[in-house]
Amino acid sequence: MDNKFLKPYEPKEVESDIYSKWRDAGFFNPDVCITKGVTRMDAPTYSIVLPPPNVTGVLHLGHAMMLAIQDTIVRFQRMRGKRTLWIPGTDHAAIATQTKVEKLLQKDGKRKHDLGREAFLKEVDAFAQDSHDTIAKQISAMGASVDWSREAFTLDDTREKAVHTAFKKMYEDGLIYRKEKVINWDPKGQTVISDDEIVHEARKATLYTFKYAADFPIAISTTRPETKYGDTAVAVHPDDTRYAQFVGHTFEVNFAGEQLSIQIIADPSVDPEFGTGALGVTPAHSQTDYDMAQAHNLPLKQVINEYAKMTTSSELVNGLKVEEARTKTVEWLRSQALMIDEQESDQNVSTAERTGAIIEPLPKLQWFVDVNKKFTLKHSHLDGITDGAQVSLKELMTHVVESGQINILPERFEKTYFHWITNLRDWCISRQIWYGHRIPVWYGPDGALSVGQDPHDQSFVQDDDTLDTWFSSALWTFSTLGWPDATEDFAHYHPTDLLETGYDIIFFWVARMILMSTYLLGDIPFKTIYLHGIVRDAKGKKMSKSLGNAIDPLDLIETYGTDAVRMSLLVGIGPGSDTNFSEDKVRAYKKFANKIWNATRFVLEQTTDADFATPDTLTQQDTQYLNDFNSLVHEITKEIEEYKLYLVSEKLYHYVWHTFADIIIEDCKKRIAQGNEDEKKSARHTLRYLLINQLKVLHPFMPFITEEIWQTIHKDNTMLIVSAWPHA
RNA sequence: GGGCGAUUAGCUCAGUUGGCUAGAGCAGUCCGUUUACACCGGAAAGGUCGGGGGUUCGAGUCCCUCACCGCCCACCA
Repeated sequence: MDNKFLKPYEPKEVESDIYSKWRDAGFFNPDVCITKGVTRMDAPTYSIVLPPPNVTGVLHLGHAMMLAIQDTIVRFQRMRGKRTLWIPGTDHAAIATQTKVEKLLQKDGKRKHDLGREAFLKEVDAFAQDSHDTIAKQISAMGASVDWSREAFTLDDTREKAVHTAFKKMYEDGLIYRKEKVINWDPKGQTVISDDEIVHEARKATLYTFKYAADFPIAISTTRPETKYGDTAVAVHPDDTRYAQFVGHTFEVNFAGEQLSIQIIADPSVDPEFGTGALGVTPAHSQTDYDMAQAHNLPLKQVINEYAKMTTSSELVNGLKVEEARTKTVEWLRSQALMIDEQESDQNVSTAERTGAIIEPLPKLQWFVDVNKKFTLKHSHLDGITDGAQVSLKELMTHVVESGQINILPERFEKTYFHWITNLRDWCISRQIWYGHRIPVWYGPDGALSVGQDPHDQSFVQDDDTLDTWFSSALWTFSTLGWPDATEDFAHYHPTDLLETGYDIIFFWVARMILMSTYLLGDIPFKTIYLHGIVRDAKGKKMSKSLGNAIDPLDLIETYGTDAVRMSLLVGIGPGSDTNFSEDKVRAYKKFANKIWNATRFVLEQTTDADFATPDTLTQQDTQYLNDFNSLVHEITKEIEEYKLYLVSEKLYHYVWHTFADIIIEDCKKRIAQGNEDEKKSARHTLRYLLINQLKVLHPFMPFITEEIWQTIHKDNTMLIVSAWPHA
């Protein structure tokens, strides 16, 4: 027996060496596994992509959990003999990273616009590189057996090619279009954002009821009087007899110095019960009003600019911020005796997820992806959709989940997914920021356009905007495999088997991946979606740097070892459920590692390699032990395939500690001391056999300690990481 | 306004096709320097499984209802 077993297990002393051994042996790369004869060339494949962490800093416990889950599955599949590929990478996270760097520059008194686009982007690249290096270190520390030789970045050249190809195809199919529409403007971030980047906040607001002017016949209600300078109509319900006489008329009124031309229209979307039953229509500054204006051919009148300031001909409010303009307008209405009612009410305000700024709906020229337009899907690998079918993106996204080609775990998120698609509107993909994939459109003289490729012509100018960061990450399952080139990797590994990610990005990312994959490839991006929950602090609060309750996985690893950290993030945490994290749990699994260590010590003291071979006689008791173990293996094999790691990890813990150590070792101890020769042999075999096979089944969960023990026992340079999963 | 999740031991949580005396970690109690392990072993204690009703031979598990907490979605101005 090796003397190291005389001391408690010290993860720190072995982990980084073991990770290097695995990596240097090349076993993270399926090609090497084939070359070295540990995986058959014709073995079934198993592939997953790592959800690329944002290069905005460091990884948190949520990432650690994601890595633990994925690595456990990947190691299991590799041991089962599958041709297993796990591709790592990072995400440029356009807006998040840019904001972060801007803040850092601000500390040095520097500003984005003083630097200029190129110099600023250099700063961002440097930051992203640093961030990437830290992240790569953390991924390794977690023991993740990712194939580093295939590492990707959402903003590198290969991925840019994929983005350009995708954009071009969508443009040619009429699915990407440029149009002036009312969009969600973030006045703080100075960019448009998509519907999904909006967070609704409940606030108190006052609902004002008033008339524009004394000579105007209808009173309206609004929480935003300052937008009324942009009104071009008043809408009432078609059946509302109170206002029927006015419908179709246009009134010229002077509203606090602004000349308004208000047409009275009838629209069924107006609720006659709400307020006065009449709605002032502001097409330029409200999404709903814009839609109504489109339907009624109403003119657009912009009175608020990108800085959320008024641009009207009214002396009263021109140039003021919207909040100040509101106050002024309200005062004016009161003073003119036009105000009829003021009522406190609850209101949901749209704010920008990133900056927290209140969204200002504005008409702007932007790029969109049309989710409803039908197009011809030339080549379909999808069940129930034939080549050449006329479909929309929405239909594709719905179909693949509805038909069961993509399976979501936990199942309840399917409902959430369908609900989102039903309400989905065209996806605004342009952003007024610098960091990211620049829109691949070049404008030439006389309306000439080059889409998807640089014309290399001085008279052409590229679009200033960049793409929503999710546009490039939506291509991740195949852009990482070399698409649009017809690579071997793409042929072998797509569609991927599993997407494991947080439920909080089901819309941002998961749905968009399904959109892109079904459209561009006529295929699903993955077969199963496993959604994990959020790791909160011990009190159930969301971890964040600003709250000071964030835990760095590296600190935990330092104290308790990676295996313990992994187990603490696996045991008992089912898909889709949030977890409150406490260090006690990690401590418990550090003890567990030590228990394995000491059990090993005992077995090694009592047995030799030769005991592994089945002896002539096995006692009935030992046969029972071995049968029990084999049925456990059978059970957990099935459960891992069903992604029930939360159950399996607990069962293994329980078996090792309370069956193997508490019962079997104690029993064998007695028989080795007092039994006859056959009984001794039988007991030794049981111990040796169970030890070796426990190492195997524990390995995906606790890769370091099991590999360390394995290599101590096996002096022949074999590695547990590529040894065969036990047959059950 | 719509949808979803949670409510199990003092604390944090498992318990997925309804089935033996409901489990784990931590905390707490008692005993133990038995040759793998004090990062341990043994023993005991602790739960009307949120309330109420129903289905069933049998319910923590299924159905209805109520309560409280949390999350997501939503263009009632």
